[in-house]
Parts: sequence; C-alpha cells; structure tokens
Amino acid sequence: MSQSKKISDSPSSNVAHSFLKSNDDKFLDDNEDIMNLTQVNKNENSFVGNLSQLSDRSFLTSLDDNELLNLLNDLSQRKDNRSRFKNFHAVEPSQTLAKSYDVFPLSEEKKESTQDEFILQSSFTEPPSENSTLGTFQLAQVHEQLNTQANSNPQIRQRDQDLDSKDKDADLLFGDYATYFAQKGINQQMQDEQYLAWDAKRRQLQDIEEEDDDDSLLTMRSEIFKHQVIYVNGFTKPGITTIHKLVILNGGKFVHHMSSKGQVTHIIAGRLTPKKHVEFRNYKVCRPDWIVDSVKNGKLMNWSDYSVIEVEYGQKRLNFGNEDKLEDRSEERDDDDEEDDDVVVLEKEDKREENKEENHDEDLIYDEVDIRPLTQEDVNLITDNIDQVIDSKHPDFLKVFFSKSRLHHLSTWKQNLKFEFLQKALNQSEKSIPKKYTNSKDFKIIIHVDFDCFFATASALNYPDLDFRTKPVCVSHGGTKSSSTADISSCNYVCRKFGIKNGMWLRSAIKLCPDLICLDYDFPKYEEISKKFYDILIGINPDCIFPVSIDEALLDISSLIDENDYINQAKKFCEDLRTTILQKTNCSASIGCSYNVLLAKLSLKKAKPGGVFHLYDNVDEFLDTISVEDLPGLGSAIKSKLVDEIGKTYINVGDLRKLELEKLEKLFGMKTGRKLFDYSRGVDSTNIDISKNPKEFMRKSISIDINWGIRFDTIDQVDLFLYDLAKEIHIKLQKLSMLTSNLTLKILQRALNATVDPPKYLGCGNCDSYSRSSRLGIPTDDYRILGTEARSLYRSIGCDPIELRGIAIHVNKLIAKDEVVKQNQLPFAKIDFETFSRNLELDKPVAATKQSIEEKVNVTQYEIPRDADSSIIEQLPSTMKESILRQKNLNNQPVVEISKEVNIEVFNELPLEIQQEIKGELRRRFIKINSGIAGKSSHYQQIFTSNGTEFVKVSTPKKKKLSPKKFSPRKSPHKDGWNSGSPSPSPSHKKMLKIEKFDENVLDELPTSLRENIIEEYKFYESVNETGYSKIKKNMKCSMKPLNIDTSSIDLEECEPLIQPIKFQKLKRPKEILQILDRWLENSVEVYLSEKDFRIFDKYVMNLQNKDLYLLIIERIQQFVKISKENGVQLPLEWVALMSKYLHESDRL
DNA sequence: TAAGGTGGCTCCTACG
DNA sequence: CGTAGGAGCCAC
Ligand SMILES: Nc1ccn([C@H]2C[C@H](O)[C@@H](COP(=O)(O)OP(=O)(O)OP(=O)(O)O)O2)c(=O)n1
Ligand SMILES: [Mg+2]
Ligand SMILES: [Mg+2]
Repeated sequence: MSQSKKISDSPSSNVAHSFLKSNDDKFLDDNEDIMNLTQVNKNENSFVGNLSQLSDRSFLTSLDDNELLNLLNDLSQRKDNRSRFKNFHAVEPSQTLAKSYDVFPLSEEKKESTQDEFILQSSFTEPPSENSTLGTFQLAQVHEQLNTQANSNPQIRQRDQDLDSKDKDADLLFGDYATYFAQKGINQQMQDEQYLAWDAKRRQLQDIEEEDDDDSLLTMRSEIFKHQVIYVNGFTKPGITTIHKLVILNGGKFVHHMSSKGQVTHIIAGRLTPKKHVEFRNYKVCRPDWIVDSVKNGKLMNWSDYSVIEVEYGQKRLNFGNEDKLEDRSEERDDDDEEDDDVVVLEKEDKREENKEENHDEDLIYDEVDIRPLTQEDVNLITDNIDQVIDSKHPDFLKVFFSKSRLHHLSTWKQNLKFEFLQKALNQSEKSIPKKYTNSKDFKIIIHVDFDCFFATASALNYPDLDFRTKPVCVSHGGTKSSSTADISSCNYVCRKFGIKNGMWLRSAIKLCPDLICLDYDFPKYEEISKKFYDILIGINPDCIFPVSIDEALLDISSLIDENDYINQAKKFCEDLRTTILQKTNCSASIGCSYNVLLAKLSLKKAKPGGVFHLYDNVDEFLDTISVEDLPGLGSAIKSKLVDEIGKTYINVGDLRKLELEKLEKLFGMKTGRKLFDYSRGVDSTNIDISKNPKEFMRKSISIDINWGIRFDTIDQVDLFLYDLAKEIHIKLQKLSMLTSNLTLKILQRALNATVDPPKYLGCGNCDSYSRSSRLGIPTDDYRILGTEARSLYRSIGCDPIELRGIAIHVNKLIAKDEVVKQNQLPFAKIDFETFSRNLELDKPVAATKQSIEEKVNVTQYEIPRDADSSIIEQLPSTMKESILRQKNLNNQPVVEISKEVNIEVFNELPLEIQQEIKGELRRRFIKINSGIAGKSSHYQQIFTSNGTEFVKVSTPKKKKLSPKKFSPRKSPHKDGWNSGSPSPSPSHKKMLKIEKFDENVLDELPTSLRENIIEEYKFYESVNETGYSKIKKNMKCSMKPLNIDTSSIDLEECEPLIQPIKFQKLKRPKEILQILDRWLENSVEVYLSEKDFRIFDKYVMNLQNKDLYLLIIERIQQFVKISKENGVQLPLEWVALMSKYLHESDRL
C-alpha cells in the first residue's frame, strides 16, 4: 500500500515518469532501445566515464528512467566506488556535464511552426541543456527550437554548451536579437561584435564549412529588406536565428508567427508539405538561400529563382502565374511603397476561391491566411515595423512587457531592496556591534520617508523648462490622447487638486483636467535617484532601515535622538534629512515622524507634499481627522464593508474606534479585526528591524503574473508562453539559489458577459479567475518541470485559449538549495526503504524474478487496458493481479513495472552526495528501491499511467469542481475600474473544457486512420487527470460552442482506456516518432549514421502494430529519399535499402 | 494604442 | 483537531 499512500499523499497532483513498452517489444536489450542519433556510442561505459557529471542534478533529471536505472545498476556493480570517486569534488561539473550531452537524443521543444501537422511535446527526455546554468543564450536555442524544427547537429549543440559554460557573457549573445525590440538597437553594435567573437570561437572548435557564408554575412548591413516582412517556416538552413539576424541587420522585419495578417511578404522554408503549400499559396515562398544570396549580393534577388522544393505532388508548384511580373513588383516595392498591382490582386482573388475549398485542410496552427491585398494601412504597419502590436503571442512579449511595466519595476525594485537589506542585516548580526543606547527601552522614533509624486518629480527633471510646480503633470505611456486607457503612474500635486490620482486612467484624468501634461517613464532615472536616496539613509546610520519601496523607507532612529529633547532633535533631524535628500536628488521628499509605524505613516500623509510632520501627542484627536481609508491595510473592500456597517460614506478613524472589538473580529476575522481595533487607537507594534528576526523577512514565494496583452489562439501558443513563464521563474529561483516544490497556476478567463475586447487596450477586462496548484514531488528549479507542470495545470483548469486573459505562475514552499541536500537524505532512506518491504510482500513480481534469470536486464511490463475484462485480470499471476487491481483502484491507470537487479551494498559504497542525488531522482519519479531480499538485490518499481505523455500526473481521486472566482482587477476608487462594463451577475459556472484544436468538420472529413492519430494527438492536450477518450470525443463535438457545455454533464473521472502502442526512443505518440524520424533523416544527410541505429529503427518499424503510423513512416522516408534525389544529395545506402524493404512490406499489408 | 506585477498576510473551508 | 489549498485584500 505504500505506493498508493504515496500518491494520495499528493492529492493535487503528482508526476510519474511514463516508461511504457509493449510486452512483445523485442528490442529491449540493454542500451538498444535508446537509439543513438548522434553517432556517439552510448556504450556500457559511457555513464561511468562521466561520473562526475553527477555533481549536477540536472544530469540525472535529464535521464529517462531506463538510463537512470542503468546508471544505478552500473554504479552498484562496481566494488571500487570509493576510489573512483576520490576526486569527485575536484572535477568541474560543467565541463564533464557537457560531454555527456552527446549521449542523448536531441532536445525537443514544442514548436510553433513545422512543415507537418505534428507537434512535438516537450518531455523529460530532453538533454539537460538549459538546466543548471540557464544562460540567455541557451534560451536562444530554445527559442530557435520553438520556431523551427530542432536543429539536428548535436555537435554544434554541444559546443554551444561548452561555450556557454565558459562564456559568462552569454547573455549578450542572445540579447542581440531577442532584446531587439526592447533595446531598439542601442546595443546592437556591441552585441553583434560579441556574437562574432563567439562565433569565431565556435569555429575554432569545429570545421563548419557551410556556415562560413553566414558568418561573413552577419557583418553586412544594408537596407535591402526594407519593407519586407519575413517569416520562417519549419526547418531551414541556415537556421531561423541566422535568418532573423540577417533580415534585421539588413533593414527587414522578421515575424515569428503568421498571425500578423497580411504583413508577411516572404515565407522562408526549406521545403513545404502539401498542406503548407496550400496554406502559403498566396505568399512568396522561397528557400533560405534567397536571404543569404540577397545579403551576399547586397540586393534583393529574384525570389522566384529560389522556389521551394515541393515535397509531394510533383510539379504542381506554387503557381503565381506571372512570376516575372511579381518579381518586378517585389523589387519595386523596395524603392517605394506603391502597392496596387492588378496582377497581384487578381491573383489573390483567384486563390481565395481555391482557398475556400481547401480550407479544411488547414492544420489550424496558424491563422487563416489573409488573402486580401495590402492596404495602405498594412503598409504603414510594415513601415512602422518596430512598433507593431506585441501581444502574448510574440516571442519577445515578456521582455518587452516587463521593460515597460511600471508595476513590474516596482515589484522588482522592492524585492531587490528587501534582499539587499536582509543581507545587510544578516552580516550585521554576525558582527553584532552593540550600540550604545542611552534612551529608555520604550523610547522609539520611527520616521517614514517618501518622495512626493516620485515618478512625476523624477521624470520632470528631464524637462527643465517645465514648470512642475504650477502645471498639472503626470507620468504615463503613450501620448496625451483623450481616449487613452493608459494608467497614470504618478501625478503631481497640481493634478491632485483636480482629483487625479495615481493609477487612474489617462482619459478620466484628462476629463478632470484637460490641460494635463504627460511625461514619459524613465525607469533608469528612478533607480538612480533611489540609489542616492538609500545611500543617504544608510549614511545617517539609523538603528534600522526598512525599504518599503523604491521611493520610500521606514527608519528607526531612536538611538540618534536624545529622549530628553526628542521633539526638537527629531524636528531638526527630519528637516536636515529632507534638505539633504532634496539637494542630492533634486527631488522633494516628505517625512512622517512618530513613535510607531502606523503613526509615522499617517504623519507622512499629513506632511505631504514637501514637509515633515511629527506626531507624538493627542493621537486620538489626530486620528479623528483621518479618513479610515488612510489607514494602512484598509483598502476599498474593507472600507465598503465598513460603509455597510456604519451606514455613512465618509468614515473617519474616530467612527471606527466606536466599533467593539468583537464586532470587528466578526466582520473581518480575528487578526484583521484586532488590527483595525488597534489602528483606530493609534496602536501598532509592527517590527521593522530586519536583523531582529531575519527569517520573517525571507522570501516565501516567487510569482509571475501577466494580465495584460494575453491574447492566444491556440493551446500551442499558451504552452510556449507557459514555458517562458517557467523559465522566468527558473531564473528567479536560480538568482536566489532556491528550489521550489509547489506550483500554482492562476488564469483569468474572460467573463461571459465581458466583451471580447475589454475597455482597456489589451487589458484583461472582467474575468473569472481560476487557480490550481500542485506539488512537484521534490524541490526543483528545473524550468522543464515547472513548465510541464504549468501546462498540465492549465489543462486541468481547461480554459479555452481564446478566452484567456491572464496567466500567473506562483511557486511557494521555497527552500535554499544547499538545505535540500541535507533534507533529502533522511526521508528517502526512512520512508522508501522501509515501506517498500511491505510492497515486496504484496507484489514481489514473479514474472520479474523469472525474467531476471532469463535476461541480463530485466524490464518487465504489464500493460493492461483500463477496461480490461476482469476475467483477463483473473488469469494473471496473483502478484500481478494484485498490483494491477490496486493500481486500477488507485488511479484508474494501468500498471507497469520494471525490475532490475542492483546490489544495494555496493550502491551504499558510493559517495553520499551521489547516493542522494540518485535517490532523490528516483524518488521524484516514484521509483522505489527495496533494500531487498537477503539484502542483496533490490527491486525498482514504478507506477505508470496509461497516458502517452512522458511525464504524467497521477490524478487526484476526487476532482473538485472548479468554481470560478470573479476577478475584478483592483477596483480603484475612481470610476475606471478594471471592468467598467456591466457587472457580471455571477461567476460563470460553465465548464471550459474546450481546447479548440480541431474543427469538428475538419475531423470528420479526414480518413479514419488520420483521425485516430489526431484524436490521440488531441489527448495530449488534455490534462492527465482528466484525459479520457470519451471526454475528448465530447469535447470535439462541443468545441464549437464551448461556453455552453454544461458542467454536470462531464464526468471528469470518466476515462476510457487507450491501448498502449509500443515505444520507440521512449516515445510512442506517432507525432513524436515522426518528429524524431524527420530529424534523423535530416541528420543523415551530413553525418554518418550508425548501423546500430538502423537496426533499432528497423526493429521498431517491423514490430509496429499501428499500420497507419507504419505507412506514415514509410511516407516520410519516401519523401526524404525523393527530395534528396532531386537535390542530388547522396543518401546513405541504408535508407535506400530500408526503403525498398518497407515498400515491399507495405504491399503485403 | 499599451505594457493591469508581485509578494505577504489573512480568511475560509474541505479534507483526513 | 490541524493542515493546506484557494481566495481576498492590500501596497507600491
Ligand atoms: N498605482 C500606482 C502607485 C504608485 N506607482 C508608482 C509611481 C509612484 O511615483 C511611485 C511611488 O508611489 P507613491 O505611493 O509613493 O506615490 P507618489 O510618490 O507618486 O506620490 P506621493 O506623493 O503620494 O508619495 O510608485 C504606480 O506606478 N502606480
Ligand atoms: Mg511617493
Ligand atoms: Mg512611495
């Protein structure tokens, strides 16, 4: 029962690593099931040779189960572990780690564009490339993979890794294009140079002939691509990154997706599937060398000379009819923007007809092709290319958004400040220099210092001619347009007389004050001023400093003031401080001074603008003049409750004081009630001394929230974005050197009554909010784990991507990295080793034992369809039966077990660190080690699910119904709430299970075989928890009317089984297999393929039961052979041989 | 155009 | 009963 216990321990979600193989799968010999794509033989010793790589957790993470077990097996077979690891610590991990990469198949990321309709799912079979040192350059690789088929040269890959580990400035390498829009080319020059330096280095390490051209090309600058908008489809050579660079460096515009309708002028593709052929029929499609040659020659080449090889249907090519004319036209366009060309228009209209007919053939990854002729508007769009709309579909969205988000800046600054002062406090407490303290213990002087209308003041420094004191000035994005929905970040005190407030929309502010002057943000300047500000504060050496914000801090200055003359001294002190700040920063600050934080804050408010206020006596009198909403922590929600309670709209603190404690506690809860009670009497004991209790000030959670610009069409885009978020979280975790074991995904879904376009431009509008969290099993900072989890949670929530308006990832249960090592050890040994002995009694696998005799490596698996007839189960060996029934009972999933031999004693000889690493990893995967019979051999066991995804979640036994919470983004006191539309009557209790991947009509028209594949594909998009064949079918039917699905009609637990196909390369989904095949094929052009790989592949194909997949594979190879022939490429004889064999076989079928 | 983030605390309640 | 997930609220 220990297993089921373990799983139900994690009610929300757990993950298990799927490792399914069919029983009759014959190629189970030791290493052979891992096809070696990279020619580097993964021989028996490859693990041993790289033992030091164990010092990096990511290495283990990257292994698939079998590899992990092999490693463990290997380690446990050696008696000389101790001596082998003598120098364990001396080895530098990054170098050896990199070497180990070539053992693995190439990384696969879901890609946005491919030439076929299959989409790769990310998985844990990826190499651990970006794990431990996620340089931005590696991100670049990821990005590239996202947008094109994974580059297939493992050698380049590895060198990138090598380089990255050496090159600390790798960030800049990527920055040169990823931050292009954000940086607006300021650093372009420098970054390009760095890129070239890097590239030179790379070329030293290898002989890349075919890229020589590109290298020199990258130094070229011109405007030849001006007004051209380039889109890259699928795998190209040179890769998408290079093309991106070439295009941008030469005046063009590069887009990552086709959704910017009508913008794209050229599509670059290596080859086209028939589908893409149809889809792109109205574009100029050409080969990548068109770009290269154009740059090389300094002028646009005739694009039609670079027509793309069509994959399948012979010469039925891209018939643009009069190619010459078109060509002329395109040349013309470089010089002027004139644009009406009858030929084109006619042509396009013709195509429109055809397009209609074949529209159902779309794979729906892209927007429908926009076939109308370019309008002047479009041209403007192209011309203004940098200022194009960037929403969440844009690959650089996060970067750009963050760079412009004031709130993001505020949050980041605050975190940095808190961190900084926490460190300072920690260091100080070490030194612990007790201060001379002459005042009595109760004596306390707290001051609260805050700049007056900080952003406005600071930005105004950039406008020396502006009369800031008399003119209404504010800071916001965009111009002064009376329709603007831009937020006012900060407004000066002139504005406030008009009733303008921070956070108000510009257009409502303009209504209040038509002469309003808007200034731009200047974040670096704010930082700079803040730095000076804090330096001053540090300089006065107070008892403690508590950073509240970039422009604001609390100080305890008790020991700087003589108790006996505190009024005068504090007065002088504050005046001096204010003056100093004003002198050094040119910005006016105000100071509130009192004996606790609450009163200091209230005094500050009173002191503004540009003054100091002291409050020591007659506190109640003072409070009676204060409105309750000025109390810290008392916002609109509490205020309105108070209004309800008291019955008047203006409530001052005196009114609040009249409420009894009990009443307040009942209304607001114990703590809040008490706080209000105390606050109304000026009582507050908030501690601001970090060094007193540093733990209290430690970071407890990390999150990323994006509720602006979230506009998606497909689940794939959402997935990519979630990975981006996960990467950001990863970076934050890494910076703090922390790990997390809990992740929460929160999404905002457009409320039913909300308009598709909310009042605020690209805002989230009125939304329902859903959140769901999940335990990760082990502490981690691996973005793949985080990302996969997030994707999984997204599916579990089930929001239609089109309705998505906000996404947030929160991680909590943070733990310092170095603490993890200590903590991991004990529970593993205790729980897993002990409880497993019970396991053994239950399901000591007879079959496995038998196998262990029969085979050197024993991989047993029982594959039972979930709805398998119970009589079938009855016939099974009792141990199997029990195990299966238990698992069935547990999570409705079939069971698979793997057993291997391991000598636990030998394993125990390993260095502790390594043991822990492996144990942790096994634990994470729910593989248990049994200390075993006679203590000699051990037994691994793993729970599997029927789901085809590599990494699967174990479902919660009972699924809570999702009840959306109405989300009204921070209703401000003024009219412009986040949702200024009509209020939502109640949260929409509709199920949002639709993921609109397929049009049902499309589906119906497909041949059955293909449909099956697609349905299986679709399965991937469902949460593991909720996946069910029947549900999918339901969803397909409902997909056109998602919002009307009745929740009650969908039983989340209703899951039908799917028979497990056999696996290849640990993969079994046709899409993945084909993907791998494609990569392999492409690889095989330039590199030697091992005979072994062919053998394994052949074995796989011959054992394949799925006829359709079989045919698809053959088709692929056929295509490949054909293309190669057309291009005069010499193919490996093996392919040709395989081909004829398969063709022969297929005749038989 | 526009960039409505983020972390901490508290409350409520379902779950064992 | 304690715990934890999830929602609410708030501040800058
Ligand atoms: N809704 C808000 C509130 C604040 N800020 C930014 C701009 C402010 O300048 C800065 C500091 O916030 P304050 O609350 O200190 O506000 P100001 O400094 O602008 O005005 P005050 O004079 O009231 O301090 O934070 C913002 O962008 N949006
Ligand atoms: Mg301020
Ligand atoms: Mg402030």
